[in-house]
Amino acid sequence: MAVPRKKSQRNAEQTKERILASAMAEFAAKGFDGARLDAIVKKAKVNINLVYHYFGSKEGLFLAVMEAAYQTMRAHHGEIEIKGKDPVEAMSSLMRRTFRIFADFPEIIGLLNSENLYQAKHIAKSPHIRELYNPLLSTIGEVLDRGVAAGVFRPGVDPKELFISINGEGYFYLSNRYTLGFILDENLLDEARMARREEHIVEVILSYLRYRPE
Amino acid sequence: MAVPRKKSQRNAEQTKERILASAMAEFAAKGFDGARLDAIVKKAKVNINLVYHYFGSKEGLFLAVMEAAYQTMRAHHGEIEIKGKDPVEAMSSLMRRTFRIFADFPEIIGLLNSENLYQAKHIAKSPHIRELYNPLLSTIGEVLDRGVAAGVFRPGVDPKELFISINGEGYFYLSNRYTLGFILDENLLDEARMARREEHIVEVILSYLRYRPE
Amino acid sequence: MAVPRKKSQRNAEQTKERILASAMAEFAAKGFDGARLDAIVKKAKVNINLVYHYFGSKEGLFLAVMEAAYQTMRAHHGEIEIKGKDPVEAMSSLMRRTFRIFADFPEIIGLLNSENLYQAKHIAKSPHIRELYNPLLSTIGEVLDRGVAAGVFRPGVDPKELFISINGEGYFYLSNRYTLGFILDENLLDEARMARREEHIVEVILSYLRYRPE
Amino acid sequence: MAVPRKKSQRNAEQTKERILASAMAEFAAKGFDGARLDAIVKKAKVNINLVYHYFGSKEGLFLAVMEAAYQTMRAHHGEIEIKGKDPVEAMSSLMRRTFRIFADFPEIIGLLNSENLYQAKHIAKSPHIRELYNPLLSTIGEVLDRGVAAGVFRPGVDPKELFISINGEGYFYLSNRYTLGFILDENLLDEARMARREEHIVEVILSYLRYRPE
DNA sequence: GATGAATGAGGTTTCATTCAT
DNA sequence: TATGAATGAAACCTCATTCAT
Repeated sequence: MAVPRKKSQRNAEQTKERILASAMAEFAAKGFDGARLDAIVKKAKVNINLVYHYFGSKEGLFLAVMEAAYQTMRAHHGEIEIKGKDPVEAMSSLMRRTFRIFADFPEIIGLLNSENLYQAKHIAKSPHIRELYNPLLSTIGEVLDRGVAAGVFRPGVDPKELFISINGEGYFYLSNRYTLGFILDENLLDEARMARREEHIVEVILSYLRYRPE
Repeated sequence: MAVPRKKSQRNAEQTKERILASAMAEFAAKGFDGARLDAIVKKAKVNINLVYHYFGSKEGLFLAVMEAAYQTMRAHHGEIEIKGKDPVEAMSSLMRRTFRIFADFPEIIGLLNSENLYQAKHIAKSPHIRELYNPLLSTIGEVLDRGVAAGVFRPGVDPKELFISINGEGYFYLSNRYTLGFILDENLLDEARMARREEHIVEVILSYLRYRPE
Repeated sequence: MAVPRKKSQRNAEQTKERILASAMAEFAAKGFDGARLDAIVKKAKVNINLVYHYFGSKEGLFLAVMEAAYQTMRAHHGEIEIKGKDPVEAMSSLMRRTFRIFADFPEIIGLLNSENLYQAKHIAKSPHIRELYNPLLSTIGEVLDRGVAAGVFRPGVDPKELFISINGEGYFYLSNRYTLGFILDENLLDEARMARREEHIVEVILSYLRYRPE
Repeated sequence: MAVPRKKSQRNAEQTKERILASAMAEFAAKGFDGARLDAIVKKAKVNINLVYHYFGSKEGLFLAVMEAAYQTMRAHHGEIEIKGKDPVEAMSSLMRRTFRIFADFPEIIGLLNSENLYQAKHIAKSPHIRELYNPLLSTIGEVLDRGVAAGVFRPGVDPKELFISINGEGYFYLSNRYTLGFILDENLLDEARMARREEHIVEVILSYLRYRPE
């Protein structure tokens, strides 16, 4: 049972958290340049100077947001559960999860686009982030190997290329949902439509993994 | 004897063109918010008032740039040449061209990302753009049909999903080249690396089109 | 007779001049850091951005003010009139003028103090200023030589040391008028008091120039 | 057994001292407005609240620094030793000491300039400071009288004017060392150069004191 | 007694845009 | 047609200071 803690106005952790959450939304929606610190602090209901107190600058805040985004992404790939499954199951699960991450945390897409505008100069300062991905790439390689051994996957697939494809199939659909939606005259955010895309992705990638060029 | 009207018209065209080219580079590199009119006019070597004279506002200029970008994109899909070819050839060609468009005109990626940040509100004002894509989607459908008839493609493939996949496989690779490059520790812009990606895309999509689920 | 020029709100020269005059007063009174652009533009009745339009930055404005100050100083040393006079007259005149420059343009003192706080980093960018002083030092050397030749001045006086003494005797009196006034319990800005100081300076320096150590 | 009260008192004294020393350097180097409390406390390695605890405000701290500066100045004039000496010796000694005070405690110059910017409003609150100078002015008057009586000094010299001259000859040289150094193209802080200036000052003032206008 | 959290006011600068010439 | 002058709004950031713990 929780101890009735005195509700305090002074809580560094909570304040940081509120700023971070608000900043993530703003940066994702407007990009780094379009984002307004004013909007961030207003939504977080904190004094603007606390941003400087805790994060040093707009850029520092952005970097913190990026790190949080990557953490979130990686936390949802669910490798532990994947490792045991049979290769096809495992790969399908990974694809679906990847797609769902982008769908459930659309801010991530905005943040990644913004970061690419800046040529990744922010995350380049965070070696932490790269390490985050080594396990995932290993997992992909491992599942591929097991699939080949089991005779269900073609040999010779490059894990990195596969990683890009798995992400790209869903990322583009979502990152370009507005221009694409306009051109195709479809509402890509509709849940049924999303489900269809998810199936399509699994089908495309599994076909590739299974297909044997003669 | 000089024909002054004609000459000044020609200068006007040239000036507009210079502004447009400079603006495309700037908007692509910095996004709409990050782009500076100052930088655009300085590079184009024109007075800033001409931007207002010709395009009305920063937004107007951006829209003009977007239209030019879509024109470029569509001009390079090369449907006329595709139509006659055998289905596999035609589809491969389309994939390669799509990838190369993004590679050769990287500004387009920046512009599309920027436009998606703005929820496509700029191009939504340009009905012209949507029409641009109808022929391409028809072409894809037609090639698919011929492939099915010829027994080389599986039936039941949705042209729109396929369109998204063809684009997504290359777009993500290029749009996220910096973050991806950092995570994968590869230089994705290296020409050999790009060629490998192109092959991979063709292989993935063709596998999908050829594969027959039992 | 003046041509009835249309009184224009758009006059770059006038605007610059107004900014400069206002800035000189503010910088002299408050120092570089204490000076407020707000106060400067308010007094000059111009939009704050014009400061940036014309001078680039607060620092740029300060540099422009410093150059103007040095110009003023040098313009009032009146070397042309001095050159002909007999050595004692010439030297006395130079001393009196030097004192009067600081008295009549007290802003100069504030500016010089401010500039010394910054270790002369602003004027160091203006090679123009150093050249301004070469003629004055030459003049002093020349007058000294004539005085020695005429038997009225001692030999071996260093023009640079003399230059510093001539300035220092008046500068300190004026630059430290407030702390000094407080300590000595005198109003140093009183005109009669100033006249007395002027006489004192002439007496001290001339005594030095005439005195023959045995 | 430890005596805690005494120890904490001692720490308190030490802390105040550290703040004061750090503040003196900062105020002298940057002026009142340019000085940053942050920089002061960082260098003194104390929490910023202690400044408020001990000195009340930035202004209070500045006043404390000013008082310390005047104390230092007066402590180095060395009147006791001077009183006995013969007039020429005594006056020379006073001049050299005055010059050396400014040379050895250059912070004093920065502080005095800053205080004059503020029209001495801070020290005006400290009647203590004025009294500090009465003995010095008396000493000067007394030495002058002895010199006249001994036939080595001219009669009729005003002690206050002399006081200003003695200070001004060295103060200007040092306070304007940067602008002057730039104009004269000399490094005025060079020890040999300083020694030369010291000799020059003694020579100028003694010439004045000895010279007999006919 | 000492520290980190929080605030308010204001400062310099940037930028899109409009006005006169 | 084309240019420089001028403006208004707002952005990021700094700094002295006060509040809680």
